[in-house]
Amino acid sequence: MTTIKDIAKKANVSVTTVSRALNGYSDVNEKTRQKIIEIAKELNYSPNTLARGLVMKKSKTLGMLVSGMNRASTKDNFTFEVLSGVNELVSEKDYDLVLFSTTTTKQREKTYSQLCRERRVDGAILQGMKIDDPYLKEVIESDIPCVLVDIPIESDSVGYVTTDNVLGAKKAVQHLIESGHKNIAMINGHDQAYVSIKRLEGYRQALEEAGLEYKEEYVVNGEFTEATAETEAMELLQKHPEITAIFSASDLMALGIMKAARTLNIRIPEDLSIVGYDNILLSSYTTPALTTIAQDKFQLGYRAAELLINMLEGTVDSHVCILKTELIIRETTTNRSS
Amino acid sequence: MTTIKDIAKKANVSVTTVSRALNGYSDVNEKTRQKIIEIAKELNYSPNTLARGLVMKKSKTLGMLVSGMNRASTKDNFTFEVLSGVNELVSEKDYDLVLFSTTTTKQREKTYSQLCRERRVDGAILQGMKIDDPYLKEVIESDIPCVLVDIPIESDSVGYVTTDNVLGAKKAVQHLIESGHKNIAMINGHDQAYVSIKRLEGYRQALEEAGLEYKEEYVVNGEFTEATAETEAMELLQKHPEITAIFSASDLMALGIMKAARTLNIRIPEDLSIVGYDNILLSSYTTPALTTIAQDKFQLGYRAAELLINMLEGTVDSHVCILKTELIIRETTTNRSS
DNA sequence: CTACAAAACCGAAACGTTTCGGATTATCCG
DNA sequence: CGGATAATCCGAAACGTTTCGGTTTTGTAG
Repeated sequence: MTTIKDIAKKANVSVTTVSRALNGYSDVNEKTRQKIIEIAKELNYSPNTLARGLVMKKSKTLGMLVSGMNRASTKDNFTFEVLSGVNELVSEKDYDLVLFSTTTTKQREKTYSQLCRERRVDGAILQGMKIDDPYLKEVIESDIPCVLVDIPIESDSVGYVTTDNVLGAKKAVQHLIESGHKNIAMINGHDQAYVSIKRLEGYRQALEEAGLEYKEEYVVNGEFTEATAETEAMELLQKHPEITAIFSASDLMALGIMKAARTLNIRIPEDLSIVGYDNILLSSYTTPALTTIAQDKFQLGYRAAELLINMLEGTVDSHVCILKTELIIRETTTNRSS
Repeated sequence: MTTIKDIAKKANVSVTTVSRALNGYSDVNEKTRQKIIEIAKELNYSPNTLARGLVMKKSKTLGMLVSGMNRASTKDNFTFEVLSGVNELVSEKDYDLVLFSTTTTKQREKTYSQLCRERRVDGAILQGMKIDDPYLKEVIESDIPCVLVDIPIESDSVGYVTTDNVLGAKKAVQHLIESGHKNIAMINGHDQAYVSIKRLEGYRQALEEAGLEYKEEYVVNGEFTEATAETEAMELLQKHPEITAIFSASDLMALGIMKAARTLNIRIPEDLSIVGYDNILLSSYTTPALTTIAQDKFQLGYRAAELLINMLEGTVDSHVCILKTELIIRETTTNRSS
């Protein structure tokens, strides 16, 4: 493996000069620079980022910390789309990306900052964290720059990107209300998710503004999984046959609701309207196709990376980035009033 | 950031001793070792992997090189599932994973080995490469250990994992034949994909063994995309109305075929049977649900990582890993003879 | 108490860069 | 031509670790 020294020897200059030549400093003669570049190419040189990182105390590497990326999580490729977005910007900016995935068991072994410091990442992006995640406290305490996806914490060293969950949920429920529904239930995720809290808020706002009563028994948690949502929906629909519409805090759970409806012989959308959240790939392929609130997951990742790099390079105005959502009307909702 | 030196000073020993104590060498007194560990914890020490990697010439890092991971590729989460598998083993073995994504434009800028050497990865996993990919040549020439997903190249430093594509395709077509079909078309990927070549082989074998004639005009390329497959299927079905079954080299393309059939008013499976390949998530959610050849993508990644690490650590028997496939019968095929 | 082996420890070099401060050479101006 | 300025170049230290070879300390047998 050829080093800067080899080049120096062959070019009859000092390593200093080689370094400065290769890094585009101005105090090296253009002619020698060319010679050095020539030799570097000839010797098939590539710099050792470890050595560089060691002395510069920067690695040009971002860490992406995802929670619960396993065989099961592949169903909604939320994580993957975010990752794609991150990856996109990271390669544009010529950074590298190292992937940490954490499980609850692993969390005990190594702390967040240990992970980051060991690997010498310049900053980190955290995705899929729960509100009560032990890592989260560390993030705030540690001074490693990081940006959170869908968790609104802000400080000198931490920023976040998210979508407008309140408004998104509101739009979903308003769509239902405008279609003539009065008894609208909600299947939420769980209380440890920031987005769940916000989407519930949007749900309540929409009801309130329409003069509809908020009923606690109409809201249940589906744990963001298809299976739990199915059983919860089953129970809900049996207990409250007056319900004609459900707002689901995720598309995946909406699939569960559709399954429940099918076994209960409830027709969609004639008897029951559903609007989901996320616009995952699957949602346009189900029959009927799912009406949903779309959020641009790729963009979420892209922006997160952008924000982080801006923070690292000091060119930053705000530590926050809020993305828009969009109502996509498909076949699980119809206009009741018509 | 606390270093080994700080610990040494506080413990009144040399850095050598600290290093050896922390790394579990036997020539340090158990009592001093405990004291050192104590102090390390107290000082919140974590080792600098850059420095370590520099002297050890090993980074305990694997590179994952994926081709064409962008906004569009998120549709079949093949890549993601493989990545999940890789990630799983990588964290089990306490390695790290850095993600390189390459686009055709990027390929010119930095060569494969540059990428790997710069980042000092110990080895690499390549996924999504085409047969004529410029990286591929480099892989063989360079001596960086790597394993390829779905490309059968083997040498001292390179291995591969794949599924039995010939057999898989054969099973698909045999299923069609057993259901009474005689005129079976195939929509393949493209000629730069190893899997396409193999799946075509399986298709031909099945036909031959059943005494059916292989007709060149029954086989077209769908470029592994839904859209192309749709237009190709459209043309194929119009030109050859006698076709009653299509074997698609990927599920994604099968979706395109289903779309084409729909617009042509061809009923599935009554008029046309389809069997796909991959068993992507979507395939069980379409109506009718897609019969397909399942391959375990997660396992593909897991095994790839396992193989690579074994190669790196010298505990390896073979450089090859071939996984099984499984026919999953759903609703796009029926028994014609019954 | 001596001699010697074993146990415990340590100094310094090495890994491949960057960079500070200074040194050398060339250029220019009056 | 003297001196100053600019243009080039360089030596050596530093980053945080591992490890080779050796030294000191301790323990033990005779």
